Parts: sequence; C-alpha cells; structure tokens
Amino acid sequence: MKPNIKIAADIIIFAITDLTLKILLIKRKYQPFAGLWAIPGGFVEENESLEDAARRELREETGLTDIYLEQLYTFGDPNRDPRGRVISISYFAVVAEAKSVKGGTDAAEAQWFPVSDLPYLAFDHQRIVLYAIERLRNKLEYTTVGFSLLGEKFTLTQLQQVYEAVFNKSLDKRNFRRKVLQLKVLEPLKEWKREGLARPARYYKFSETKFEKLKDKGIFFL
Amino acid sequence: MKPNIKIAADIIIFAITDLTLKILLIKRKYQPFAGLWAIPGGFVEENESLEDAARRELREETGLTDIYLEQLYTFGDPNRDPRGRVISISYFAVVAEAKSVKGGTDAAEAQWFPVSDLPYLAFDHQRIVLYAIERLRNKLEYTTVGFSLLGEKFTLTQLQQVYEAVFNKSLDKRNFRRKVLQLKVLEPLKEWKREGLARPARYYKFSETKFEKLKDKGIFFL
DNA sequence: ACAAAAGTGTTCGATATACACCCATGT
DNA sequence: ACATGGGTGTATATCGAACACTTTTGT
Repeated sequence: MKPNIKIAADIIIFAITDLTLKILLIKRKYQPFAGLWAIPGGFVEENESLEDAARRELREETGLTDIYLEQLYTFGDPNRDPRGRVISISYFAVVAEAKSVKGGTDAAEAQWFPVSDLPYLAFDHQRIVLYAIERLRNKLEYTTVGFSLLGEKFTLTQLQQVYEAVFNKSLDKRNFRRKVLQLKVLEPLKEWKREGLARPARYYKFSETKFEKLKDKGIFFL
Repeated sequence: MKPNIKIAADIIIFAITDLTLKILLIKRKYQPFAGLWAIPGGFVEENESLEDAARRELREETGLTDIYLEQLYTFGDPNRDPRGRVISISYFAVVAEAKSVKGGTDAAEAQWFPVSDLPYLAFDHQRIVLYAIERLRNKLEYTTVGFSLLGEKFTLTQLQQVYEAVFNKSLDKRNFRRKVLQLKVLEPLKEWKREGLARPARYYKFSETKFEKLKDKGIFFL
C-alpha cells in the first residue's frame, strides 16, 4: 500500500573527555553525502523494535551495550534524504567514556567531536544534534542522566565537571556539592582517589536503591 | 528494500469542557478492533511531512485548523498492529473548545471522553494516551500551552479552572493569580464577564508580544 | 439585605545564590 | 614548607505554600 517508506534509527552518542562534551560521528563512505560526517544510524529491520534497532546500531558502532538510551524525536520531512522517503527516528545515548569505537560497515571512520566545534553534517543531522544537546541540558536538571556520563565510581569534582561540560559554564563548588548530596542518591565509598600531590578525593557511587525510594515518594518525576 | 512498513500519524486531542479534561476518540468502523474506541489518526501520505499528516487528520476529524500541535513520541513495536508493521508517530493537540466534531471516513462516531474515565482502547492507544497526559501536565508547568485550552479572552478564574482540570486538584486562588500575573504575559482587557448575580470578572488575553520579549530574555525555555 | 463570585496581602519555610578559608597529601 | 586540589559554612534573596476577608454586582 503505502509504498516504500524506509525507517532509520539514528543515534546521538554523548560522552565527556577532557572536560568537554562530545558526540560520536562517522564519516560516510558511500553516497549520498559520501565523505561528510553524520551521526551513526541505520535502517530498522523488519521484526525489530525501534529501540532494539537503535541499540544494535550503537553496539555496531561502539561495541557498547547496557547504556542509557532514550528516544529523541522523529524527523520525517519528505525531502530530508535524496534517495527517497526516509523517516529518521532519533535516539540519544549517553556513555561513560569516549572510547570503544570501531568503524561500522557504512562508516569509513568514527571520531569524537566537541559539540562546540562540529563539522558540517550530512542530511538534516545538524538540526538533530542541536535538538539532542538541548534535551540533554534540560534532562540534566531534573533527572539523573548526568551519572551515566561517569563510570561506576566518581568523585564529586568529576561529577561537577560533567555538569560544567554540559552546561558550558562553571559552577560554585560548595553549592554544587550541597545540592547533589541533598538528593540522597549518592553513596560514599570507603575508597579515595589519590593522584599526584594533592589531598585524596572520596569516591561515590550512584545508589539505584536510594533513587528508587525517592521516585516512590514523587521527588523525581523523570 | 525494507518491505512494507507503514507510517501512521495518531493524535491525542485535548480539550476542556465542564471543568474536565477530555480527549477525542473515534469508534472504529472496520477491522482490526472494529467497534472499539481509538485515537484519531491515519496513514502518512507519500509526499507529506509528518506534521502535515497530523494536521490533515486533525482537520478531517474536527474541522479545526490553526491549533497547538506537538510531536509526542513514536511507537514502533513490531506487533502493535495485527495487520503488519505500522509505526505510529503520535502528536498531541490542544483545542479551545470541545466541539466542532464530525465523523471521519474511518470513523463510525466521534466522542469526547474525560481522561479519568476512558473506555478500553484499540491497539496500544491506552499507553499513548497516558503518555500524552503526562506530557501535557509537565508542559503546563513550564510553558504556555494552558492558554491554548481557552479561547481568545478569558477570566483568571477560567484559567485557574484549566489548571485544576489538568492537574485534577484545586489550587489556591491568591497564589495562582499572583503567579500568572507575575509571568507578565497577560493583558487585561477593558471588558468584563457579567453573568448571573455576581461581581463581573475581568477578561484577559494572552499577549504574544509580551511573551516573545520574555523568551528573548531566557525566562521561558520551552 | 443577601447571595454569589471576584478580588486582594502577609507570614513562613524552603530553596538558590554569593562568597573565602582550612585540610590532607606528595614531593 | 609548599604546591595541589579536596573539603566545608553562613548570610541573603527568592520562590512557593498556607491562610480569610472585603468588594461588586443582580435580585
């Protein structure tokens, strides 16, 4: 009936390295837009849910599983792809460290770019990326996505650096610490990060159980 | 290539009547789920943008144009439609009054239902509706969608009733009035609603120009 | 005069912001 | 002892929540 509309799942993958918010882009090997940078993605298979497709692409591009993934928006302008009607269901993912990158089949090359310094992008991907950044910033304020940008354990300074990188502004140390500790979702570890010639910093971890209790009380609304 | 995936645009249409938040449902005439209630929608045409498709469906079902419309979420479970793979791109719309309803071609009947008393719905539409309600509630807090549920001019009491209907709880009159007036987006009219045997209530209108100024200052972030 | 709904201020607690010094460690 | 980053408290402004009476009109 409805002829030949194709569905793509495209993913904006965020990570932080060098105190900078970055996204993963791949250089296109084939037409259209061969040689240009684009966000990773691919077509949705016949019997695959949309999120499964996104996770599959994510695994193919980065080798990562078990990471934060959320549907972003669906872009369906009839002319957004010169090959014909392709509707892009975009997702955004948040990974703990900007590594584990391997080239996929459609990709010549994969590389992390600071969001403040992006190359010219294929298709309407610039728009998608800008929207994803906005969403990430909003979500950082009232959810716990921030923790997904860090590993299992982290210091409060590292956590603050995540917020500073995403918002691209510096925060007051005392106010920041009070605020995150008041959330009561962090568990202090009996472990310290000792590095160089300074006072060791305490490690914390995000406590899923504490978080669930607060959700039940309606403090978070995700 | 990718065979025969169909794209539907489905719309949750909100309105308030009798101090109650309602959505428009249509009774399905044909299989599958013939005789069950469903949210209005239809397939996206070949050369139509997604939002255009949603607006077209909306016009066909209600006769309304120029109303608030926003993409909600894309539901694409492989088994959500027994006829085959149908991906539903859902929108939510907000109209000023629960009238202007005519039956569409696929619909036997159209009717407004209070969100607190919905019938059993076809497909995965229950889930979609619940998600839309949640989104509407969130958006009411930090945007101006609320005004879309009212006509051109309205009294502060009517505005409060909108918020009370959506949140399903009563609000303090003094706090509510102070809060909306502080937003500085309402313009008092030299016109009063005189009705029955009580003191007349002043009409206000939403002032687009005042709103734009505030947006420029970053007070709203929509 | 009274019934009905409109309109109006103040107090209090919680939360956000601004701001500067001491502490623990390695070299 | 000193350089490095970790860690801590207080004062002020702002915002949301609770709460009751007077005003204007029609009958």
